[in-house]
Amino acid sequence: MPFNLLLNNISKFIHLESNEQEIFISYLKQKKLKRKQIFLDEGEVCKYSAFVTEGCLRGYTVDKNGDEHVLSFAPPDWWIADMYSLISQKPGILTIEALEDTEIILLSKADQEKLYIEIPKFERFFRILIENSLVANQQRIIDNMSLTAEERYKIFCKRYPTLIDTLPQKQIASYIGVTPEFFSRMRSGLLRRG
Amino acid sequence: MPFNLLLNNISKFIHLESNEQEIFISYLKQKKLKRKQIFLDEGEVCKYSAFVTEGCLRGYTVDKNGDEHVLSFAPPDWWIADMYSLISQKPGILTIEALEDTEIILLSKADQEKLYIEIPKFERFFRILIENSLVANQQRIIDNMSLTAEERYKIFCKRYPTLIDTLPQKQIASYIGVTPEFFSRMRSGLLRRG
DNA sequence: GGAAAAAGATGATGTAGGTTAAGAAATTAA
DNA sequence: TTAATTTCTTAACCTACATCATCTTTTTCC
Repeated sequence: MPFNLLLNNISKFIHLESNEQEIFISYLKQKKLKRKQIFLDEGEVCKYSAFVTEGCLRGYTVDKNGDEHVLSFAPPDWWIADMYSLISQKPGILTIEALEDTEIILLSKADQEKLYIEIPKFERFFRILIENSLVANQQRIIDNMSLTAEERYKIFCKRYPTLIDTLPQKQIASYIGVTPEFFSRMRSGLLRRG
Repeated sequence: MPFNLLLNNISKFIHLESNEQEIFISYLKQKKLKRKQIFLDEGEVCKYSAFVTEGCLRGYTVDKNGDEHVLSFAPPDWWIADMYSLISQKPGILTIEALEDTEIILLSKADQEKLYIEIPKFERFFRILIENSLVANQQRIIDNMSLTAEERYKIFCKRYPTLIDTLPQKQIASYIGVTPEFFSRMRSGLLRRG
């Protein structure tokens, strides 16, 4: 069952009767992405939330100098979308790209709205999901303001241990908010010392 | 009617029947805070969401050097809480303080949960509220990574025009993520040039 | 209304992290 | 399996912003 990971994830927050599960599943589509394939490009309107079942996506923006800044990674069991664009249905600023061959489950904005009405429990599920995301984002703002790059890196290692080994360093550097060059220096400094 | 501002705010997202309004109002408490009064202190468990009707609050953290970092301001018509602590009911890291004499409406975590069950529409209301907050916080992360302090200040001016005149410069500096000294210099530079 | 406290301005100097450049190592793709 | 591409490292130099210290102005509050 390809939807097991998602259903299991949901069951942590709400209980679905089997007919509700069926309705839900009827709204889902599967999609495979090749490494480097763009799932959503800057300037597009985001029409889907994506739930990753295999592989990994990254959401990033490009600034006026052409530098990329990673807003989020989405390994298996995570959702990703351009929230701004998804909500407003206006062109977004995020590019979402596969870092490796990746499999996702899609839920369209329109179907998500239907779901809220047909099975109000989903309103609760997504509220909780977004609450948790908000807390994580607020913590990241605080960390960015009050910690050094090295401290932020250590926190990243603790919080996302699985990503450390799989992601290219430059992606982590970009998420942390430093250049790959500085990130490299920082890491070799960390190795030499404690 | 002291709850008008809040009811009006809610009516932008969901429609409440008058009996539902009554139930909702029965859960609310009013509170007045004096300038500099602490509404929530670091290390406390956050038991209430606060909706500001008059004055202004700020939520901030204190880092290991004793420096403060403003996560959010709450002028009238805004909610504020330590979301992490409110959700987890664990000790929080935010201090929430009145920047001037302020009036707020309180909704306890427990009553909010009751509300979700008794009037499911509130699940929708708070979902939308939190979605918008998440988008704003994500944009702030991106801005912090990709813009200079000056650019962030200009965005702040556009986004919160009313706050510019009322807030002490050092509070805005702290929100922007710079020291008051640098903020002062930056501003005088902006005045001299365009 | 006036003393005390807080906020703001400004100068000199320090530093975390950026930039540029160039070579080495690892991955990819054919 | 190898050429091409991407990633990583290291070094020299640079800059946005921090720190510290002192002074002026504004606000607070009795």
